[in-house]
Parts: sequence; C-alpha cells; structure tokens
Amino acid sequence: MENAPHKSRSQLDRAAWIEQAFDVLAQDGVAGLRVEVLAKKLKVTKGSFYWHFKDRQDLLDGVLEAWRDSRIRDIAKQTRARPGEELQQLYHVIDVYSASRNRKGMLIELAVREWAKRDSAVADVVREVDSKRLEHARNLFVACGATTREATSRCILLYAYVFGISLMICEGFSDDVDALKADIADLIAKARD
Amino acid sequence: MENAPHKSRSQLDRAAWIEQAFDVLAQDGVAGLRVEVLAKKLKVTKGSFYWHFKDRQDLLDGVLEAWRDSRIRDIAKQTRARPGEELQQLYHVIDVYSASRNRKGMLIELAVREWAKRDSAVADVVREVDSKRLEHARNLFVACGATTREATSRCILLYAYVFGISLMICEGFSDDVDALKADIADLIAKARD
DNA sequence: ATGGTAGCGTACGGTAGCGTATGGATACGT
DNA sequence: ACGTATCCATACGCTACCGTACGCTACCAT
Repeated sequence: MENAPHKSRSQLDRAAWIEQAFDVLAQDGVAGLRVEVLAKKLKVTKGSFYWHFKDRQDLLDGVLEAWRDSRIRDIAKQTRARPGEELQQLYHVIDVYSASRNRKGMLIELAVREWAKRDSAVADVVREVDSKRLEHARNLFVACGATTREATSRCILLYAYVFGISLMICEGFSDDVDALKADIADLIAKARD
Repeated sequence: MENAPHKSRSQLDRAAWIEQAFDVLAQDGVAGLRVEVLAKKLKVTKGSFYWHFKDRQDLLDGVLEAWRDSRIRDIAKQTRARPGEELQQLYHVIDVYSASRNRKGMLIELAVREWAKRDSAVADVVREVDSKRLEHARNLFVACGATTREATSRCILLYAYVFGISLMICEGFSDDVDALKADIADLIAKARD
C-alpha cells in the first residue's frame, strides 16, 4: 500500500522541496539552490533532504524535470485556439508573457536559460521546450494566413521579444507603456497587407 | 612620477585582473567570479589580488564600471550613420548583435543582466546603458522616416530581440538560417507602406 | 507490546572561498 | 650601499556548503 499517501502528514516529500526550490530559483538563480538554505526555509535540517534526495544533483534533476513538465502543459494550454481566434490567441500569448504580471514565472524562465548555458542536460530540455513552443506558435501564425516562412520568423521574434524584454530596464522610455506594448505586439503579430 | 608606468613589467595591474574577470564572467557568470579562481588563471596568488583591490566587491565594481564604459563607447560607434544610411546602419546593428559572431560579448551582456536582477547598483548601470542604446536606435528609426511612437516601439523590439534570441535554443527550426534572420530583421526594421 | 521502518535531527569531516597578517623579493632613488 | 616602496607569496582563521554516519521518535502491522 505504499502508493496510498499517509493522512495527517506535516512531513515533507520531494514535491515540497522542489516547490521551495522554484522560489529560490526565481530569487537567486541556480547558484542559490543550496541544500542547507532550502532546509532552513522549510524549517527542517538537511537530514530530511538527504532522505528524499540522493544528493544536490538529484534535486536539480527534479527541478529541471518539474520545469519541463509544467512548461509543456502550459504550452498546450496557451496555444490552443478555437478556429478563427488564432490571432487573438497570439496577442494573448504576448500579453501573458509580458513581464509585469507573471513575474516569478519569467524569473524562473530566465534562471533556467542561464543554467542551460553551463549545463548541457539543461540545454537539451530548453531546446525541447523551445521547439514545442515555436511549433505551436508557428501553427497559430499559419492559421492566421501567414506562409510557413513568415510564420517561422514571426514566432521566433515573438518568443525572443518576450524573453529579451524581461532582461531590459527601460522604464521611463515611453510615457504610455500600454500603447507601446500594443504597438510592439502589432509589429510581431499583425499581418502586413 | 607615479603616473608614468614602469617599463619591462610582467606585473599585474587592476586592468589585467578585470580583463581576466570578463573571461570568467562570460563563462560562468558573476557567481564564478572568485578571487582565488582568477588568481589561479593569472598564475599568481591572491596576495596580488588584495594588493590591487580592497576586496571582491572592489573587483566587481571595477568590472561593472569597465563594462559600462565599453558599452557606451560601443553605442556611439554602432549607431552613428551618415545621412541616408540610417536604415542600413540599423540592419548592421541587428546583425552585429546576432549571437553567432561576437559570442563572448553577448555572454557578458547576459551575465551582466542576470547580475542586475540581484544587485540594484548593476541595475542602475544597465538602465543607463539601455537608455542610451534605445535613444540612439530610436533616432536612427526617426531618421528613416518613422514617427517617434513607431520608432520607440521598433527600437525596443530590436534590442529585446537580440538579447532574447541569444537565450533561445532553436537550432534546426529552420533550414535556411540566413534567410530567417533576414526576415526577422525586416520585421523589426522595414517600414510598413 | 513490540519490532520495524519512515522521516528527521545531530554531529562530523572535508572543501572552497574570503579576508588578514606578515614576510620576501625586486627595483628605484639618493 | 642603503633605505624605501612596490608587488607578490605564504600561512592562518573563519564561514558556508556538501555529503555521511548514526541516533531518535512516531507510527505501522502483526
């Protein structure tokens, strides 16, 4: 009966550690992902950690896998559109990723991509996620009437923009931020006549 | 006569440490910028380091200042155009920043921006650099005939794209990478009729 | 009740890195 | 030649981590 989770449990499991790890990841990046730091935040000692995880790398693997799974679920959700509403959905994707809301999610996204620069296993996962994202977004563009070639360049521009803009600090460069964001979204998504 | 540099010197100065620091910064990010690691790479001990620098933060300050200065010099160089050649210059900027060439420079750029997420002093410098970059690029767009509003959105899209694309891993998503890059550059820079 | 196990605490050794103290070497001026 | 300043090496203490060994407790089935 080991698949039946015990009741009335204030104890931790891998998921709890990984959840906390995402908080730290967003704040301090992978470099801040330390066993004893996490333990302190969870108000236990690392004795607990080494019960649930073989070592620190085991945690990192778990975090990476959890990120991959959640991203793939999210892609399916964000890029599904009813016929005729594909363009609207593309604007929605641009808006959702825009950094102000969903700040933590973008910080995690950036942390993972920085991590990928120094760990080829992470790079493989990022490659997979990017591939799926681009594929789905490209399909939306094609459904809007773009050629495959144009859809390809536009979907890459879309994701490069949302990641890149969250790296920049351009407060005060425009007085009407909403109009600015709308203009940029048009540059990315609006078909040329 | 302390401003006259001594001849026949194989000794180190702050500039040599900072130069080496940029190498490490590109490879491992700020987290990898350790005193004893740099010393090993320079084949000296940290006794030398603490002669030239007060502490590790003093090095980080020096690195940040050097980055700021080099970026500001670069902006002036990259965004100066002869009248009538502004559009060509914009395409040149997009091309120069495209990640394949100038790989180290982009890695440093990303490392500094990640650093800025956790250090407000760094964020201030990034803000300053972004401000100048956007201002110059916007002027180029305006010189190409864009309105101020359109120039603003296009120059932000430009830089967000070049930073964002270097975070993505989309090898194999297109069979003709050169054509793809050209298409994206057109989306960013080409005026709509 | 009792042995077993899951979950965690405690204690320890080891490494990496920071900063300091201090000594040694080399070059330079006088 | 001698003192002085510059530049670096060595040695040390300290902290933050990692991973391991082992002990303790609460709960489970029999």
